[in-house]
Amino acid sequence: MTVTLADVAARAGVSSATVSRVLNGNYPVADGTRTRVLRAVDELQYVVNGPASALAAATSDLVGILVNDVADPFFGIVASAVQSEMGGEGVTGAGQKLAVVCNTGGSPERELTYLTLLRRQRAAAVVLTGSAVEETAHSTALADRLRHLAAGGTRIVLCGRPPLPPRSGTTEQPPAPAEDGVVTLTFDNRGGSHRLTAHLLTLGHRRIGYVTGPADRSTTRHRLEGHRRALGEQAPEALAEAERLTVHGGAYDRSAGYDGALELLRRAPDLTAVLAANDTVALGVCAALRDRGLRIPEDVSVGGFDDLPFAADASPALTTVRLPLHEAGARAGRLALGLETPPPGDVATVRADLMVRASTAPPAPR
Amino acid sequence: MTVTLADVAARAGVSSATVSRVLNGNYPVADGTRTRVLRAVDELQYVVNGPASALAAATSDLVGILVNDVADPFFGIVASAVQSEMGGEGVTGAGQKLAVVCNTGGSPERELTYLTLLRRQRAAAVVLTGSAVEETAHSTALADRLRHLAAGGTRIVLCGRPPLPPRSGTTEQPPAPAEDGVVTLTFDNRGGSHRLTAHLLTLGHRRIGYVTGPADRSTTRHRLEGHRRALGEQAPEALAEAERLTVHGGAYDRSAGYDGALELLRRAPDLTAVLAANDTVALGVCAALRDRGLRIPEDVSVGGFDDLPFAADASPALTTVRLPLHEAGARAGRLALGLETPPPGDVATVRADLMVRASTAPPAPR
DNA sequence: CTGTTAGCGCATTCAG
DNA sequence: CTGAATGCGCTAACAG
Repeated sequence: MTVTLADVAARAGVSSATVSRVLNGNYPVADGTRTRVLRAVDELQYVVNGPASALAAATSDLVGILVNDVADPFFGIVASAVQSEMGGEGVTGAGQKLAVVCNTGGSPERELTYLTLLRRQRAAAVVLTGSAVEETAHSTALADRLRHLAAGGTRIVLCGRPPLPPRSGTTEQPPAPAEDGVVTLTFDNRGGSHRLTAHLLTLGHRRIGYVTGPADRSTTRHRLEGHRRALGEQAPEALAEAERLTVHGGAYDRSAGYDGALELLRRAPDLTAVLAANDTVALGVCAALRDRGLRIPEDVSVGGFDDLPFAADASPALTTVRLPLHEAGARAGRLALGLETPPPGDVATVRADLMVRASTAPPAPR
Repeated sequence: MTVTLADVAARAGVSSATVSRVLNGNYPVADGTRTRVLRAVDELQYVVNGPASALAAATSDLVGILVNDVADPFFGIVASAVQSEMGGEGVTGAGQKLAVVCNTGGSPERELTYLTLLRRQRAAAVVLTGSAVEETAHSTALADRLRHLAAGGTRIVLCGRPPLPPRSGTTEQPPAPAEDGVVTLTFDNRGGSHRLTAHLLTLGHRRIGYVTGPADRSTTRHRLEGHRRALGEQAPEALAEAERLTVHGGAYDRSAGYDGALELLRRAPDLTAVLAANDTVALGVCAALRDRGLRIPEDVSVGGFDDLPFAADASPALTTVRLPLHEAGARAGRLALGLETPPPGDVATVRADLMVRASTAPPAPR
């Protein structure tokens, strides 16, 4: 019914082993034979049986990309960048990886589930993107599972989240990096956030509201830490009331920003700036401010994070911190394919640059 | 090294067939045996070898979801809805499908490539979402490949695109539906667009600009057709200059709307309304109008399409046509799993409802 | 209800 | 450079 290697072999007048060799291209085959085989493949419309070859070779061409939210452009950009590196070899060719995105919805359970599903498929690699859930039980479970996968030959790349915690159970010196083949590309969230807050402080702002991302997420924590550190360094007096000026948004979405800004306004009607966990949240903040009759940046300055495409388009254009999402995703893809040598220590930090635009300005004179 | 079915069988003191049966749960097994096996599975941390089982069973648990643009929320919503239906059976269980999204970037070639990759994996199902590229060579190639897949046991669902063209080569009567097991959920783009334009005409608008989506896409064409039909029915005089008032946007993105609106204003400074191919484009239109000093809806009314979450949040809230994206995606998922019986004729049309909001109003009196 | 027996389609030794 | 033979890990008859 379905055409197999043997069919192609018969048609080309060679053995199936030879067909396999030309298809995988990792073995010398005479030119004449090769073309004959290729022609047969074409005429028969032969398509490799993935499972069979995965079984025999003990490795598949599946590459999983785990994202927290497919509907969020942040992940869309990273995912498509990862995929962009998987093109190779043309359609017929082997080596064609099937890059595939798995939507965890930010749920630790689904993250784990996908990981076993991918393990079951003997995935060639898996790339985990975006912030990690910081809950001890989950993170050790996750680390365990990832190390299992890595041990089974699956390449693991973390993109946009912190490195795995050191192996559980061992009481070694903490500075020893994982050393387990898991490569990490982590964003400089603390640094970027620090620079953004410093920018506001330099403009003269002292009462700066902050709407965080969801709790228990590494990114949420790091960005807040960077903010607080800048405050501590440049305006210790502002740090004192930082807690009161911080609202915990429940998600990285617009309504978190909208509601958060209203709450901030309630707590401190005299604030002169609001920083948000990311650009989407920032847009919600802007909407709330406008609904309250406040002008941006004349009355209140606003800052975001990520620099998604719409940030520059917003009105006013949003001051934010740029994360080179596409670049990082592409690099993660190459790392996943083993096309690029891992950074020393298997951890690299990706820069986060301040982008000053129209949504921030000096506070209005009182 | 890696633990296999046989290892589990040995440990549980049964045959490997029995282990297979409890794992797949589709065969009677004594309760005592079952628990013994399950315990062994657990102790050994056994994970099924997907490729091996796919090879033996001639079908895998992979479900592919093809989307035109992962970074676009339209697809994110549909994709996550499809995935939401794949939960089943708990983590250990078999039957767990690996739903996986493939980003074609709107490229016909990548679409075809993914299809062969999925065929190679013997995917259980594939769901193609969003508008189809309307180019004869490609659509027949696509239809061919899909029918191959279907013949090979892969379930095919089209969601948000028109049904496949009738089988090439046969000169049968056109009304005969495909009858090849490909199920289609098509959106009522023409009808929705018709209702939106009718709404504007009823308000009194006569000079209505239109910014289309990318050329060669089914969705682009259908929406434009609905618009023109409404014009023809209710305002034949307006239809006459419809061509001049139509700008072809190059993509479903914001800048297409921005540039398109500027071009429209150049051609017809006196237009009173602008319709866009979708909400994202509409937002670009709004930005351009505002930059030109025009108020919405006092000076110009604006309408979108899709009703993505941000449409209701925009200011002013966008009048648009609501597509039940989540509902349609979930249904596509169930259809892909064979959990729901296909509609008669294997084609169902999904409704598109007009959502009147603040961005449309009667034209200003002259 | 459970064990035995064959392959599934391909990648690899190992010989030629 | 090429062919023949073996087995990857599992499922599906087929017996018991």
